[in-house]
Amino acid sequence: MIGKVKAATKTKLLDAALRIIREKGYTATTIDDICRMAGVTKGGFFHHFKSKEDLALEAANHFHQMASALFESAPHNELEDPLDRLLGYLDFRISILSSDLPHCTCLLGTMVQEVHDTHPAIRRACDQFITYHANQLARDIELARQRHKPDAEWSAESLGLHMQAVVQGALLLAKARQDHEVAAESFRQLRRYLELLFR
Amino acid sequence: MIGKVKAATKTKLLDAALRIIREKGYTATTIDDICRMAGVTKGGFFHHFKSKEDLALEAANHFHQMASALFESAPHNELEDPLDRLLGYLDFRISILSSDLPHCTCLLGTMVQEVHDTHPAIRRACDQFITYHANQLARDIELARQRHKPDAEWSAESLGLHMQAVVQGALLLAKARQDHEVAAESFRQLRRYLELLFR
DNA sequence: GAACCAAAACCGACCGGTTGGTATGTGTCA
DNA sequence: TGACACATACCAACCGGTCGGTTTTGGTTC
Repeated sequence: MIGKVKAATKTKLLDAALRIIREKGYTATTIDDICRMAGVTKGGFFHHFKSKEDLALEAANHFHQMASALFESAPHNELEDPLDRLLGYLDFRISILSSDLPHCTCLLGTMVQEVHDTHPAIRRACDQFITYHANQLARDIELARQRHKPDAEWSAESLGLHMQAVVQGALLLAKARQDHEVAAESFRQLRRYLELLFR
Repeated sequence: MIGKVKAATKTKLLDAALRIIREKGYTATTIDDICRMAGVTKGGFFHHFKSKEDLALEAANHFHQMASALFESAPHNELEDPLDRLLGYLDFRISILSSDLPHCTCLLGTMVQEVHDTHPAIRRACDQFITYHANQLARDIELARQRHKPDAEWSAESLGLHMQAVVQGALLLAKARQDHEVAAESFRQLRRYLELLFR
């Protein structure tokens, strides 16, 4: 009626998983870690997830939902010119970087790098969601191409994936250096690339 | 006299570590895994490394040595124009992608993403070696800048790091999709960026 | 080159703590 | 009262690391 008072236990577990896995990686994250942060016992955990891998799959989906909502509701999506939306996307990503690292990194990239060879199901899920996001970008890239550079020889899909690669790589470097600025700089380089491409 | 007949045990352990960590990640790799592949027992392992973290540090260094030697001896380094060397570097990276994934991915990026928050020493080592490699690129970038675009407003260091970000991100996407081609495409996008920048 | 020796290299059984997972209870609400 | 949501207690496997012992190696002396 007045709205959900207590956050569902499952959501608390998923939020905790999101946080801890991004901090420590998938394998190093223990179920007890997640339970502790969520204030739930192991029994509760296994009531909602049938295994750790199952949690990872649901966490990937949970992250995807949150990220999609965040980027779709971002202000730059209101812009009329698809190229402005793309540049605005990068500016938005740069602005997000000011929050703490474990909060602004990508769960999908973190997990898939670690388990791509050992957990096929997780790999597939991460691949699917990353591809989804790349395709979202590719949509605007194609529109911008038609408007500004109709005879360009590169494909929108390829550029969309490249943008995702830069995002993942930049966040990785930020972790390595413990400094957001290197990621911001990389996003600015990518921004310059787009400007050169569409000019 | 005729050359080393048997590879030193320590080298065998490091090679095994390189391989398995890149496949399964640092945490999921057990010391027994490495011993099995190297044909060494646990006692032998702990004779050479005082802990698993110690192994990681030495493995990072080992990888750095190998990668440095590989890229420094690559044919593109003979080219006279620094810009050609940079483009040649990317072509070389694309050509390397034809070998199997666990053999052409970067140990440093794989490890640091996973342990940046939990193993400061490993993080520092990976950061150091990645930065070294970025600086190697930055040297040629600066030379190319002076020759082709002396009034450019971007810094060589920033672009060197961006190139490393693309490399890391592209390899991550390749793992996610189990397909080298996406990495090759990303390298080609980066190549186009360089051409646009210096034109 | 044989005999010797100390140190380095290597072995493999073992240990304590951890981890993913299970079996079984208990409270609550329709 | 029965289905659901969660807690408690527990387990077997595993993992990093230790330890006492054996083999290999390389230098020295005669």
